[in-house]
Amino acid sequence: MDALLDGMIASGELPADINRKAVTVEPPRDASHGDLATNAAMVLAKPAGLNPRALAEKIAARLDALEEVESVSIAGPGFINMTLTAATWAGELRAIEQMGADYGRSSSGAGVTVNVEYVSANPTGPMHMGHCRGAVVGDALATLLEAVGHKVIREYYINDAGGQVDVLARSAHLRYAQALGEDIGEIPEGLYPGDYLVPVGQALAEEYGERFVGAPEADWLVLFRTRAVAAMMEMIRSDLALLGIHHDVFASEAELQAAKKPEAAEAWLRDHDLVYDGVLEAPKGETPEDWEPVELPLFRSTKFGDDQDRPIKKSNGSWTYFGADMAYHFQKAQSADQLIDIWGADHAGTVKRIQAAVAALTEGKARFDVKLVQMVRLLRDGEPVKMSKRAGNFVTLADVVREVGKDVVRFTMLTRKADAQMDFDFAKVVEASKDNPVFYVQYAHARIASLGRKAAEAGMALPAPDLSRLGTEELALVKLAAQYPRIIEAAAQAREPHRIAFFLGDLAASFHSWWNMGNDDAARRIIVVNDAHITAVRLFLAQQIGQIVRNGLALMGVEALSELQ
RNA sequence: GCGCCCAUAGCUCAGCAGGAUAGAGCGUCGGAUUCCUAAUCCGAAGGCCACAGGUUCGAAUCCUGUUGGGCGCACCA
Repeated sequence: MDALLDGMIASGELPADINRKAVTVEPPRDASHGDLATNAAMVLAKPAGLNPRALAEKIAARLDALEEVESVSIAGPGFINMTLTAATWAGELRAIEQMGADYGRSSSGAGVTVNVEYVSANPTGPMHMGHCRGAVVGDALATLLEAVGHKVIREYYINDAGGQVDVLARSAHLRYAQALGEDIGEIPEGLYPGDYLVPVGQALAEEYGERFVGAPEADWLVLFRTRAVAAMMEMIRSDLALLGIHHDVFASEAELQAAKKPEAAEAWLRDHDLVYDGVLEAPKGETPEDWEPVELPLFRSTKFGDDQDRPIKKSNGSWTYFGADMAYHFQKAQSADQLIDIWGADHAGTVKRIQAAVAALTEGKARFDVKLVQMVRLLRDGEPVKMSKRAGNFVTLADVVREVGKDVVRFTMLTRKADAQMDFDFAKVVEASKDNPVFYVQYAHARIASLGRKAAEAGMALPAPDLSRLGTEELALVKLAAQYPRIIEAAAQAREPHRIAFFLGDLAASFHSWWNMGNDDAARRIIVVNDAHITAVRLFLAQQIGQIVRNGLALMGVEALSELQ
């Protein structure tokens, strides 16, 4: 299309300064209009000084001359519809076979490194279902970006410097005392009650004996914190591994602070008058009683669209979460061209300030997106499951994955766009019933795999497939399958991995439909025992569909099954 | 009070940077199993795309406002 427009500019039919971005070429919603449609005539009519229909005629004439194009028609206000030759589609089908697992991959993102930070759960306990969606979405997005040629860094930020890890250390100290025979009774309010700290306490007891019993906190806090965090991260890594998730980089907030990164960022910002000492206004709405005006170092996030300047240090001189996070993002931007954070929707309120900080520190150079993943409401027997980390009654990720399998969890989490809320009906997922769309897609793949086995059993000698024998229904399936690369490209562009799941659902539906034609009419089956030629063609098509299903599932981190029990 | 996200069939959701008659699954109703896996398929019913304006050849999609729901709102993490 680009070449065609070039030709028209060269011949003076179009002015040179046209806006090409508005020109689209895509399959029309209604297949009866043709294989491809373009709005070029309507978009370009004004600058060309022609009415859309007249321009459409000129473009259509040129399109018609192309070898791949079977026929062209003009419709409505100036749509140009094209039908491609069967040979063109057959060629696309062969391309799927030749490229195999690479079909759909591209290099459009080559040379651009993207850092995807996801999960980053606080190291204070095992992963629970609340973390699950962000983990899956982040991981699938990372894989998707790799598929279009980006270099991707998968990163996890360990929040090991705040008050919550001190609480963790105290909780571990209690378990340590318990391991040495002390009766600790009820876990006090404000400490983590989970059993997962018991082994941590035991290990510390074995190593240090009674040395820290009744000792002042200053003697053991750092040690216990370090050990407990390490143990929690170990646990989190193994939970993530159950989902097939592995990060390249684990960045520690404590190390970042030890390396004085926040100080460096502050100095730079002060030089540029983006940090100043000031007093925050009282919070809007109900003012807490203990609120007092205090002078703090503030970042001018209002300059970048935030509604309030944000403190980077607390009144006790330590860094706020934001202060450290700002430095952390600056660090990430050193080794990547683009940054993506996957956050839970409960952090939505802090998006603007961090975007402001990144814009300031990178002087607007780094593309930075925060993808908010909405809450997942867990249902059991139709009732919402209440979870609280404090109370220790959360549903762990590991439990769910062990029960229903990683593939079901991963696929299910990708069947909704990330910024829409989602109900996760626990009972249905545990049942692994037909309500899980993953089975629908898997079933299609299993059927395709069984075709290969059946053909082999029948002992048919299959000739090389003659693709000119593809029928109308088969060609329709080829056309749908051929959209796969476009879907991947668009999904990567929009950073929406769920589109893959929907496409696979469509593809599986078309395949099942095609398959079932054989139920009404034996001559329409894929394997026709007395016709090796038609069997060869249909089997070839089925296998390429299977290839695409495998490719799509691979991007989602889901294994394609060859058999269902 | 303020900010962010959302609003599409009875229910759960798609709708690909504005395109032609708005789609799917579930549910409801009616069909298809001596047959390559019926865990599937075919058909029917079901819509003021929350509401009101605007932008243009053209809006579910973009802009403004309203209503309704979710999340958040000190130096927490």
